[in-house]
Amino acid sequence: MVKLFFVRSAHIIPGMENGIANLLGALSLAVMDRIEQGAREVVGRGGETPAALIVIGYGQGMTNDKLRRILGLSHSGTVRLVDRLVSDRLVERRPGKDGREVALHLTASGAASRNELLASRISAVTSLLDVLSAAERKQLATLIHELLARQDTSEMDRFTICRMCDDRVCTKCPLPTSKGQHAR
Amino acid sequence: MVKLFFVRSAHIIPGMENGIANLLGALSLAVMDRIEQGAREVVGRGGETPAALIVIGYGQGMTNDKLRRILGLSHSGTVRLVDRLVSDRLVERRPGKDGREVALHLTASGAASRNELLASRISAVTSLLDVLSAAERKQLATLIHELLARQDTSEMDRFTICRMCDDRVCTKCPLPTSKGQHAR
DNA sequence: TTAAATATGTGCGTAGCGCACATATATGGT
DNA sequence: ACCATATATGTGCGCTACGCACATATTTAA
Repeated sequence: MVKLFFVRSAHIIPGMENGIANLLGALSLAVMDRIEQGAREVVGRGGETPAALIVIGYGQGMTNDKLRRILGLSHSGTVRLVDRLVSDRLVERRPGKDGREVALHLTASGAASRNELLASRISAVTSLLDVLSAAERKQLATLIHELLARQDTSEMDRFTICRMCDDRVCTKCPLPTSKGQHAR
Repeated sequence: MVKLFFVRSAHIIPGMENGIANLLGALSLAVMDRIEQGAREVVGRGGETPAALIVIGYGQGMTNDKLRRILGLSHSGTVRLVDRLVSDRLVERRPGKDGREVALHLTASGAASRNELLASRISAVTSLLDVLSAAERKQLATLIHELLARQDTSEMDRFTICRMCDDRVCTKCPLPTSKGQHAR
């Protein structure tokens, strides 16, 4: 008789293997708690607002609609989010290439807040990581790198996962850029 | 969101060492995105509501105030959160030992939702993990276990980090139970 | 030239949460 | 016993972040 596990979803590995999933879940929660607390202290806002500031800063061609898809918000939610960033003097709406589009640009203070945000995030994660030795961190980096590299992500998935990423330290993103074609 | 036990400053390790922090930050975001999406589908609510359901299910002695501290919410926020759980017929308020306290108990459907929630969480994390080999998962589990075991956490910190943990698979939590005494 | 697609903005409502205040019970000092 | 303080919960009110439905402007395709 097979040992029955609760609701047997497609992805639940039977036996002790779920221990690792629980551990990663707990760690991820701790990491995100710290990142979000720091982000709120830096920009004074929560939700997807900090991520929006980072995403807009990746390039000067960001539009409302691309931002919406990356953040996973509704259209109106994104418009209101940008309204908040504009009223906080962090972002400017400029005319886009296409007459319909709005080109989102960081102001000087927006760029400064973005840098603080990225530094705060790295600091928050590092404060958890620094109990590991350099060798252990190297090992962990290799494993996470592989884990990310083997995901089946579209280009948009990648932007979503990387919406808080620090482009100053992440020069070569391990995530594949289009679904179905494995990077190896 | 959650009150934290330490925010050491000047934690940025110079050089390439920040790559690992960025990778773990990205992974944690991806993990929590998936956990939160699944949780919202299961209980129809977001924020700290799913965590509350899990925490209340850990024992039958949970009070409003302990819950507040674990979730890192204000008192009134916690009262309203419990109001929602009660109106959803997932939780009952019963008289506590102390005349002031309220004893929070899961209803039958609350316990069922909690099990779905835990299964959904494990499934969400596993779907990201299963690109790794069994050996790699074992390695990763060991590293995360050590990372958590070496944190300097109080008992309340532990409850906060473990507020989404699956007590059916996590039998021995690696986190230390009180600050300053290292578990080794 | 019109229909459909694309991109943005707005009115209105809701969920989740915090602050300040009110109430009820327990505890400790005198 | 009495009263001040601590503890625990509940409430009025407002705010932030967000979604749905609708309106408007521009581009593309038939």
